[in-house]
Formats: sequence, structure tokens, C-alpha cells
Amino acid sequence: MSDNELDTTSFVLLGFLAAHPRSGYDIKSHADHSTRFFWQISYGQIYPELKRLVELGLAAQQPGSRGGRTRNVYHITAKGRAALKRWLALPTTSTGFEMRDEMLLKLFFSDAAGTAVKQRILTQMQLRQEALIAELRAMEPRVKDIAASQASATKLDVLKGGIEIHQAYLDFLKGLLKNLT
Amino acid sequence: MSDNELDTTSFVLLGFLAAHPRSGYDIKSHADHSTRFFWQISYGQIYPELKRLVELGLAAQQPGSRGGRTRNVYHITAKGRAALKRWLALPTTSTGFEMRDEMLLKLFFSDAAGTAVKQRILTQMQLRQEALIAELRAMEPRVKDIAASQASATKLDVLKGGIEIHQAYLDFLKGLLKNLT
DNA sequence: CTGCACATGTAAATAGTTACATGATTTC
DNA sequence: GAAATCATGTAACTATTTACATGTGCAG
Repeated sequence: MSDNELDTTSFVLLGFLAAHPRSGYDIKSHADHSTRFFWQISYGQIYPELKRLVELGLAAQQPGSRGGRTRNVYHITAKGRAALKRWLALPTTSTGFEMRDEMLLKLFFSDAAGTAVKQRILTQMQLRQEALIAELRAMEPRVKDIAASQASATKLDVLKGGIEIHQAYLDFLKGLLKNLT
Repeated sequence: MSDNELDTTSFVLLGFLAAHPRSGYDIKSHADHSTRFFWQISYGQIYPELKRLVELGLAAQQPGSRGGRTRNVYHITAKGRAALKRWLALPTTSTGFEMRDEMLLKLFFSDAAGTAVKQRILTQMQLRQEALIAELRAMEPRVKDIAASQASATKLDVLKGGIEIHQAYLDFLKGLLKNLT
């Protein structure tokens, strides 16, 4: 992302800053416990992009501290809030959806390797889905608190939806495993 | 991808060639009607990678034709088939799963813009899911034929699983929309 | 005789991850 | 005083998409 266009990364940062001011580090750790399952971000994107948002007047840096340590806390500006709202109201171009699932790809091609391999792939996928669902469930209490403090269940609903979808995935795998044995 | 390591793209191509010989163009159009929903590939990957597979002795080119036109048809070698089997049998590193869903991200942050915007996002998502499911269903007959010719339902099962998962996603959206009004 | 699907490829741009580099503060 | 976590940042690398370039053959 060069020049003065905004991309999805910009809006993720603005979205997090819209709730309350935070540092890049805060955004990363919060994203890892919420949006990670449908939108990952890395430090390599966060820190340069925060600077850019300041240059564009969409965010501002306020010297903050935590304990004795200095940290760069950013807050969203009125202009930034307006830009976020515009993005939210704008219909998303194309589907805005992509997925890459290497295990499912292996399952898709598994006939080339025989039933035993296929079964091992399915078992591994089942374990992955169970671990993922457990992780999502572990997030629920924290997200519930955030939802309560913001008097809105939206973020909790998204988490619950994630659990439901991955549960459907798990059910599908279990069905295949049952048919196999 | 440089040198002589294989990446997932290599194995997608080998996987398609394992069923029967085809051209790069064939692979692309077939992938667009099967793996696209969990693993996209583009010509920019396919053509250079096919050449590389030949250099590595995993695939070979056979001059073919369709009508009067020449086309580069590739087939998998014994070495290629062995490499594919090794990949299939190898446990997948990490989760091998990633997803990016811009509309879900908008929903996640939609509190910043109010109920009307949130409702419009949900409606747009519902339309997307319905269109996606319709597309997947439209693929079923063709995939059924392939499954019959290969005497294996695996590819059809993967497609059905995709439909189920996206149906669960759609159900989740419908629930939110009902709560909203 | 035109437009569409077939067909192959490269170059440039874009997006994103990972590795590196550094250092402070807290907790055990 | 060692380890973990907090904290910020850049550079290099990897992966993938998109745009460009070119041409054939068939169907209406």
C-alpha cells in the first residue's frame, strides 16, 4: 500500500481504534484474540500503517505509558471515524472472501494415496477443528465482557457464528470418518 | 518458489495430473470448478510451475491437440506420483488453514456505523452466501460424473461439505437478521 | 466477419509473513 | 539474575494476482 489510498489493513486499525485508543502492540494482541480467524494481521503491517494513518490525519499519536515504560498510543480522529463509516457503508467489491485450506486440498486429492492415508488426513483435520473450536470457546468470556462494556453483542455474535461454522465443518468430517470405517 | 523445493501449488498441479493428463488451461478451468472455494490458482502460477515440474522430472510434456490447435498436455511421471503420495501422507504443518472475509470484518466493526449499516452488511452477506451455495450446487452434477468415472466419492464429498459449511454460515446470518428486526 | 472460448505465457505490482534487531520492565 | 512479556520497528522474502501480449479456431 503506497501513496494515499486506504486498504483493508487501514480499516482494521481504524476499527480497533474506534472503540478506544491503543498501541500497535495492543491492536496485534487484541486482533489475535478476535479477528484472527477471519482476518489476520502482522506487526509488519501494523506499525508502518499506523504511521501512515497519522500522516493522512485519520489517527493521531498520543504519548502514553504503561507502568514506567513509554508506548505509542494512537487514537482515531474525526476524519478517521468518517473514513471508517464510509468504508462500512460501502458495498464490498466482489465477494471479499477467500479461504485456503491445505488439509482439505489433501483430502480432495487423497484418492491418489489410498484409504489409509485418507483416513489419517481426516483424523488430522478432525483434531484441527476440535482445537480451533476450543480456542474460539476460550475467547468467549473475554469477548462477552467487551460486548457488555460496549452495550452491543455484535462482536460476540461474530465469535458465536465462527464457532457454529467450524462446528458444521467438524460434523462434516465426522460423517466422512464414520462412512470410512 | 525458486530452486528445487515444492510448494502447495506444485502439489495442486500434480494432484490434477494424477487423475489424467491435461494442459495448463484445463487445470485452470477444472480448478475453477472444484478447488477454487478452498484453494485458488492463477495462470501466473500454473504455466511457470508446470515447466518446473518437467525440469524436476515430476511431470512430462506430450504434444497434444484439440481440433487443429496445438496444446501442451502434461502427464505425471512415476517420480511425480511418488512425490504427491509423500505429500499426502505427510502431516500438514501448522493448521494449513487461512481465511479472509472482508464482509465479516465489516460486520465485526459495524457498531461504529449504526444499525441501518449493520443491517445492510448482513443483507449483502446473505446474498453472497446464497449466490455461493447456488454456484456450488451447480457444480454437483459435473463432479458426480467425475466421481462415478473414478469410482470414488471423495471429490463429491468435499463439494457437499463445502455446501454444508456455507449453509451453516448462511443460517448464522439469517439468525442475526431476524434478531435485528 | 465478429465475437467468444481456447490457449500460453511473462512482467509488474501487490500483499503479507518472517526474520532480524533492539531494548525495557516485570515476575519468579 | 534469568525468563517472560511488553514494545517498536525494518528488511528481506514469499506468494499470489493482475495486466499485458499474442494468437488460433469455431459458432452464429
